[in-house]
Amino acid sequence: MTTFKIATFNANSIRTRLAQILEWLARERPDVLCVQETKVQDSEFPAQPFQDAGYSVAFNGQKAYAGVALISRTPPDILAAGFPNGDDQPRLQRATFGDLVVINTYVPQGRAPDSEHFQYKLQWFARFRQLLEQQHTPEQSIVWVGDFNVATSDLDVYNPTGLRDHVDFHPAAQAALEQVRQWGFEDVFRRHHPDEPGQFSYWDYRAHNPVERGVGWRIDHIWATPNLAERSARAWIDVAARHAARPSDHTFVVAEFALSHTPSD
DNA sequence: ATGGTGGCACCGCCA
Repeated sequence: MTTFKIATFNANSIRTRLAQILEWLARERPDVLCVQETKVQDSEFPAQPFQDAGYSVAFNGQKAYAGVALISRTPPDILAAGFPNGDDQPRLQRATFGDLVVINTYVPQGRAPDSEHFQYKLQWFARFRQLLEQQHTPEQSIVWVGDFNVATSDLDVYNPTGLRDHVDFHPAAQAALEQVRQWGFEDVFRRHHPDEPGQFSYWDYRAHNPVERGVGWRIDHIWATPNLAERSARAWIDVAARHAARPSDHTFVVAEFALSHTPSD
């Protein structure tokens, strides 16, 4: 038996957060780190520092907004970016390591419930479920991580009543994500922390001392298919990692799985 | 707080 360790982090600019990420990688040595909101086009992605740290990195980005990166101790056997029918923004990566599938997503935020962007978000989840139906099965060992831009229960936001109409807590967004969950995923963090409130991965920049005041959200997730979720050993949110010189508005979410073998062996 | 901050673009947009 060996441990497979995976983490997710919305960097809000991978160039601004580069030192923080490298420091975290050196300390935690995960097998895979999935990053969202890299905010850099591929030609300017800082790949060398990750390679120098002993990691392989696959990136799909653009100027200014969105963008995803998948950092791993061994290169994936298979890499796929985006939906089969094409994407207008880089938000999705799938990587295969042996029989293990890692999916990294930066789900559209949605801006406002009455906007076309919110409809795009709901559609995004529907397209993602379609992709799963067409190219995967729940019997596979799949770990799906990233910024889902949805808090799934009242425990996952600081003010469930006041935030009901927010695009990241809206019933329609929760229902759209629920459709994906029902395909065959379990929330690995919740499996290990049932009914535990105040476990947040994101805090609004615009609030004052939001971490100290508990004004947060849990929208960054690690979900897994059943046979993988059963083998999860622990999961946690590294709140302390946010206390850096230039913190992102998100922090690292981490999980460990006990597997018979991992690609990093 | 019908406000607040931060990152990147370009002369606002996105979160």
